[in-house]
Amino acid sequence: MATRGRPRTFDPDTALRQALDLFWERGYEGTSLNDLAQAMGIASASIYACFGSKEDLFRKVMALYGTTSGEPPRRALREQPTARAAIHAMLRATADEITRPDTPHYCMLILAAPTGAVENHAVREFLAGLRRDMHTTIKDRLARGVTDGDLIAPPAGLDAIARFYTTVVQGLSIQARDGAGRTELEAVITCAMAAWDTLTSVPSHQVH
Amino acid sequence: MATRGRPRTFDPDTALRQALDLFWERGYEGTSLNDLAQAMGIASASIYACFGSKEDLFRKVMALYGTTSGEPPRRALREQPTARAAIHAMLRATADEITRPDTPHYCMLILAAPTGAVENHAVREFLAGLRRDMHTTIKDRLARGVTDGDLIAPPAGLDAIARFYTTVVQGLSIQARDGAGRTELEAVITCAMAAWDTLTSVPSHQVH
DNA sequence: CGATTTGTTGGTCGTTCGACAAACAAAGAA
DNA sequence: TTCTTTGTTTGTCGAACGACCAACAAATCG
Repeated sequence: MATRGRPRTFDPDTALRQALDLFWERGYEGTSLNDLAQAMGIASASIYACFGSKEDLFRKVMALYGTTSGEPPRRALREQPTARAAIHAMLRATADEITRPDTPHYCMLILAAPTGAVENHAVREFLAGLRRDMHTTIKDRLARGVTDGDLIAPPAGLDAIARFYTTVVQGLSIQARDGAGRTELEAVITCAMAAWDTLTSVPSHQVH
Repeated sequence: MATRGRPRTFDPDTALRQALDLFWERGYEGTSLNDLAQAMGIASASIYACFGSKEDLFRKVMALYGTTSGEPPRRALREQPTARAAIHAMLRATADEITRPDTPHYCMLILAAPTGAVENHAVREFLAGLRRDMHTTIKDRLARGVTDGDLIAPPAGLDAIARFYTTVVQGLSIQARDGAGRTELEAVITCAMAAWDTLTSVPSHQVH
């Protein structure tokens, strides 16, 4: 069916991008609908007509975020030939993303709504779910390394190692938020990768 | 001087503790003065008379938080005999604190106000400053290890190692917030400590 | 008692929310 | 051209909420 009636005068993708920028900077609760309407260049009535509620809009924003800023780390995991290289490249891609000069210095998924008013519990849990996916994705990549033969099933356990690197990724966001630069993040990544060989080899002696 | 006039009917310390609990659960912006007045059992006017503005109250709350929940990790750093034991014990104390059944499963210092509305910039920077102190405190402890002789000045640099463990501490908060239990945090800590020996010994071969 | 301090009630003043309504403008389809 | 759809502007509307404060009532001391 062809589009009847008056076509949209604003581009929903552009508007969504503008909403993303604002949510990114101020978090979910810190952003009001009026702020959004102003930034998107449309009336709040149009926001409701096109995107639904504030929460609906935010969920769409997060989908866009995942396919843009979230993509480089995910691609690193996917395309690097070994599990080790994949983890290292993912950490670096993350550091690159959260120190870009044109965007806030942190991962939106992690800091947009960690706590808040009771009525926004659903939003927080939505984000928590996405964060848990991070852990799963990393763990799957490690498992692939075992399948591929570049990683010997480590004694520490895939789950623990995946959780460790997830923790580092999430900690990096706080570091960048608090002013750490790309160089400082790289130093943290180097430290995190120093654990790799110990974690993925058969223990010759027990550590404490 | 003896107390003149009508004595207080509420205990400021108790009220502060109740304010702490609420700020901890909902974050800075997610907590309204009405919420606070209700939880503290006093009228909002009494809050102003006794504690000053919302921001003043929050700063006093954070001071209390630092001397209560913040103390075990700090004590671990202080009292353990070696730098390595200090870092390990600090991580464990942190994990203990953020998985207590009677409090929210995260560090308030890290998640109470990472982002938010423009007008609360001062509060965010106040917290960021306290977080930067974490890094400094850890770094100082490592330096003490060098002085004490239990730690050889590591090639990675004290600053980098301190930042790495600060990053882990901060990442643990997100993990616990998202549902990771004490056991899972322990596994992350084990991974983080696996990096220690590599980081604090002379490199036999260059890593990537 | 009278001075002093505290707590309460009620209110300021401003903003926000989502919802909804009317009236008009614009653009394309039949 | 006429109908249909979409969008805009503007407004209402109430209810709620935000931080904050002034006037009054209460309690205890010297």
